[in-house]
Amino acid sequence: MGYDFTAIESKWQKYWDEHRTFHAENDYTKPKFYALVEFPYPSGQGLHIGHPRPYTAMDIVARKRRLQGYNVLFPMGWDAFGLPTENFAIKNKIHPAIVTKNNVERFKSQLKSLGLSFDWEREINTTDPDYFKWTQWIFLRLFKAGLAYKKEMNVNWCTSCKVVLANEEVVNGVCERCGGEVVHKVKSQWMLKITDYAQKLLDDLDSVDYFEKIKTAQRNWIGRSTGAEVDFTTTAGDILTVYTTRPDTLFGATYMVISPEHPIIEKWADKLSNMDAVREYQAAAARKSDFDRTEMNKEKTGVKLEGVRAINPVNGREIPIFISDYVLMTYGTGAIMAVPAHDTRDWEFAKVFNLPIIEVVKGGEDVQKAAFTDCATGVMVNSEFLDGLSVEEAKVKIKEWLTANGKGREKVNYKLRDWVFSRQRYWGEPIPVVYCEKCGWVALPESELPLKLPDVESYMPTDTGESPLSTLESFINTTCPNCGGPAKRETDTMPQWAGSSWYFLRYCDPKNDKELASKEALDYWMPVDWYNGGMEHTTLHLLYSRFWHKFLYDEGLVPCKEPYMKRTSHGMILGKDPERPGEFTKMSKSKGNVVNPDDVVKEFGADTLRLYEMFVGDFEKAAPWQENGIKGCKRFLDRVWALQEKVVPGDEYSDKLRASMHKTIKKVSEDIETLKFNTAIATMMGLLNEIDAAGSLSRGDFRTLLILLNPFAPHITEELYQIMGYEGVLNEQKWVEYDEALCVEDSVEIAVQVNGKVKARFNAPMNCDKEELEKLALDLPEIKALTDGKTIVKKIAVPNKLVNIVVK
RNA sequence: GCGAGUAUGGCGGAACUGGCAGACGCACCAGAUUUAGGUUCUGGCGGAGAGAUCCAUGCAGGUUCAAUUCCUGUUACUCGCACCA
Repeated sequence: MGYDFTAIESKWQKYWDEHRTFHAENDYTKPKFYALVEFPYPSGQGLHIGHPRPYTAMDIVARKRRLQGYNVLFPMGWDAFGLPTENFAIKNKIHPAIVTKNNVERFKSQLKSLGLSFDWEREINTTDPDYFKWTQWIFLRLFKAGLAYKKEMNVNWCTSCKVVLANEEVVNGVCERCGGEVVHKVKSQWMLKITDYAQKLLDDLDSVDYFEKIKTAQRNWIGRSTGAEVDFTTTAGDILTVYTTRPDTLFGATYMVISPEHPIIEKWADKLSNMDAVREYQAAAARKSDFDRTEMNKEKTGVKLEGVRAINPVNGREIPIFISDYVLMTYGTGAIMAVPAHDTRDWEFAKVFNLPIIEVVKGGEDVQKAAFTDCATGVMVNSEFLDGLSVEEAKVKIKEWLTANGKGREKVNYKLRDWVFSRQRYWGEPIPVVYCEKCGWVALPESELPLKLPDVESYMPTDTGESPLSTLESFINTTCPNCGGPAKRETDTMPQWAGSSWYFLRYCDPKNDKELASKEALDYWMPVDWYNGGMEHTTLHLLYSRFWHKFLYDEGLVPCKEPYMKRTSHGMILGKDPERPGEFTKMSKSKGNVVNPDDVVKEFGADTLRLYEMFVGDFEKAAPWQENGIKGCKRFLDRVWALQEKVVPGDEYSDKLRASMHKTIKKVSEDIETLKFNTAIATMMGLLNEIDAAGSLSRGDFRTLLILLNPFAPHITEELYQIMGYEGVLNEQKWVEYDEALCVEDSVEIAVQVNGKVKARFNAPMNCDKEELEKLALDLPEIKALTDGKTIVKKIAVPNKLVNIVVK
């Protein structure tokens, strides 16, 4: 048995193409639904078996919504700038644009072979000048709003990619992409002020429907904390301000620590008697890569500044100042007050340098043995006017005192830092600004957009850390749009995240050459109703795109504050671990455990692949790819195909199957909405088992099964629909409804427990009342035998479920 | 270290607001069809026991007539963040 899936699938794919079946019309009178999946990076390896999982999931939602009468936008495109393409181009001496074009073609044909209902007329590509014109245009809006600025700063530098990385791109001290060593370099970089939006990015999470774990990750990344800034005067006369979340412990501050990069050190250079040792420590800290810094987490190091001391504003006591690399210049003020009794890091440092540890919060163990950091239970001591207060009370009181005495102020801080926005690479959007000696950085006029990439001899990045564009005189030298004098172009390009930070807007109106998208289109389609993507993009793409969107909202360019109403995520598909038999691991080319979707489509068909990707397990969790599991899904479709022989006349549901039909409609309808595709499929498999047991099904039964299965397996269901001679085509039908009242059977089996153990069963009418159930249960001979001569302590009846009799 | 999450047969996984643990699929076993392999169909399939029964949802307790589900403690693993003051 089996069916000719190859012929059927190509037939319907052709049909859908020719009939523009999935084209989203700009018919603004219909209810809309915008379903979005992350557009892929078209790598040279082609589609990975993991790609179809989220795509099929949202395809199911999109197809269901169409059957429910929505005007559905389900688009696809290419996030095509990026390093692998550039590296491939360098190695093979082919222009990256050509590499991209070839990869896109391959990806597109692979996606098409899966029967995904994308609107290909809205396809976009971030490397297309007609697209990145608007990426550049948004950058200029940011620039004009003061949110893009250039700054000399300490950046993460990947020694292997030879490129600057954003903080988000450094994972465990190494490059996220290549695993290469990351070191610090001082470079002049374009920065985007995402920190201006920190509070909004945090607050508006309350207004969207994201998985809670996604919200938590974003909140942690933004890292808001409330505390106080405290001004310490110094014996040098300058004021040194610290940030602390524990101002209540101010009386316990026994020393201060400032970051090795803190600018005040230079100011004090002639006052410090040990400046040589200080400089040596600074140099050592600068040499350390992020990896070294995380590795040497154990032993605290530092140097005491000899010659300048700080004065604790609360008691006038003089305390020493140290520099140490455990204090970061990029957070707070780059300086801390150290309270070793109540902070683990300060405690460790104090032990190394033998500094005094003064207890100011009572309630823990001996602070000489370990820091007591619990805020909830402690009581203030050794703190004069704070004594006897709880930590929370003391925080309030000390802040009042600081404010009243001009020694400090309440302060909110965020871990989020500004976004490093330049890359020294060829294959990215050129940053459309020029530098003029007279005018400084000047934006290109809109009429000069898009600023295209020039052709170059070599795409090789340079060891000096300059972009490949920097060697191209004809590109660099230009005139200032402001004064007409000579000017030089920026040669850095944008990071890959730029193009994906607004692509969902372009889908609304992808061919517009006047605006990034028309107001009407944005008003109608935005926000995205449901966006599914990987967990790995939670702190990168998701945060960046929310930031851009909020900026565009403030500029009056988009109609909503948040781009995505709902965000869900999927688990990875794992392959067999070649080193540990029976275990599963991430698929990778080097491990040789990669499964190619083309092979699966060829052997089993797209419908089977789609079904298996959805059946493999909990959508949110990682799932192992098991060849045998696919066979089960193929078998199921073969059996559905064979049903056509068992259909008997009748448009109504057959009596035997009526309740099951209604139950299945309910379950499948609900499960699609909650991403429980595996149980939706299991329910349909169960229905099929019932149909086979019944021996036949009516035309009405079959039609409903085909509609329910259509979003999962669109080709075979469409073909069967046609073979059976139903009216029209399946994708133009209505989603089926169920009747709650008809989901129930006439009678139900009741379990009878004695002392919580099942001892008997009987059939009772549906919704039989409690008294009746208890009576029926007690009349059963098995139960009589067990209860005879014993005292019945309690009887519990749960309608339609069970009866429990407690005896002694 | 902090935060989030997970733990159920040989495997992937089901189980609503506490109510018959193991749906559905895979693998496996037996039988039928087939010249044979494959396919297909029928039945079985958590463990122990001849059996009535007993034991089973990481582990140890608790609440309850009843716990995979709730509570306390604990272990292992996964993911995220990581000297953020």
